[in-house]
Amino acid sequence: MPNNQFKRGELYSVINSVAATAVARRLQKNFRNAGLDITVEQWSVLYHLWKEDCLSQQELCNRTFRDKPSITRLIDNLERLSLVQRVAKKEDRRINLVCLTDAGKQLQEMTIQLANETMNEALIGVSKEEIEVVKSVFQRVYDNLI
Amino acid sequence: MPNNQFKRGELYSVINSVAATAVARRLQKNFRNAGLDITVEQWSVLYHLWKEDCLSQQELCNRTFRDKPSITRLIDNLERLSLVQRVAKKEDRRINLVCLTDAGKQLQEMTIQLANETMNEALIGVSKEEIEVVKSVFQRVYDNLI
DNA sequence: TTGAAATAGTTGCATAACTAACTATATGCC
DNA sequence: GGCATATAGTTAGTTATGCAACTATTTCAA
Repeated sequence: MPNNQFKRGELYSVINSVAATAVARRLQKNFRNAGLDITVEQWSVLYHLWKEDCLSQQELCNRTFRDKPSITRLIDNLERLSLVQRVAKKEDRRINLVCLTDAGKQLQEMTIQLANETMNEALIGVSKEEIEVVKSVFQRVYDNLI
Repeated sequence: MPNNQFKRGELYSVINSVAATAVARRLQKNFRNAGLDITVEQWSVLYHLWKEDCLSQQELCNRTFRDKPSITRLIDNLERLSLVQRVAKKEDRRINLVCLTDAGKQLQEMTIQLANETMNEALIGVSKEEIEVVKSVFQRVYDNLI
């Protein structure tokens, strides 16, 4: 490979999820150690429902940046775990509203706590300013590719 | 959710692969448009073999940050595509050396070109300094969780 | 030298992702 | 009203990831 190739691109290997999957893996491990049988992906759906309950699947696609089949199956699994429930919308029967069950609501406090602890572990030695740079870069990268 | 919760943690949703998967998805699309039938994950393995051919599977695990089953299966698929070949190491028969075939070698130039174009698209409006911050933050995050 | 421990790799099972093709319901124009 | 089109969601098939349990080979120490 020519040496002048892929200079900026070494960011690819960085951006491409090494740190991200390390964070996800640690959070998953912390869930497991706490006896919680949910995946980080399921958690990320619940996270948006805790902010606003009874979203449509399409809205969950938008907010979690997932496609429709992915959300269908995540909701399937969350429903099997009795953490959410699909409710057909009266005014438009194409739409499923995804609503938290009591069990789903009860997970919020404990898992947010674990997520905070995980992020604190991950971000040791990282300043607020650096975090802002990362967020801003990622927003631009995302917008560039949308 | 208490409002003071998860303040730093909004980085979670950022770090958690939204920008990263957007990049990967675009690269995958660019491969497909160019008529290349490989996944970005397969490409990331080839990438390390182009730098240094005939690595052991364990070494590929280290360099790509994947676990052994993942590498086993990626190599299975790359072998099925006739892009690499497993060669038992003479001095230590536990070890498979993964070596590029001619077809595998020939993919290098074109795909690196596509990867560069993809990264240039992704990084429009992002400065060298910002890239360095992101890389440095991600390195620290990774080290914190290792 | 032989048997325990370490190392390299594989397999089985579950979850998740993407694409493409599909069903069902709603909208809107003629 | 009726049909084309758009929108919401599901299903099928392939690939990838994580974990746990497994086989094969090597190392090392009693």
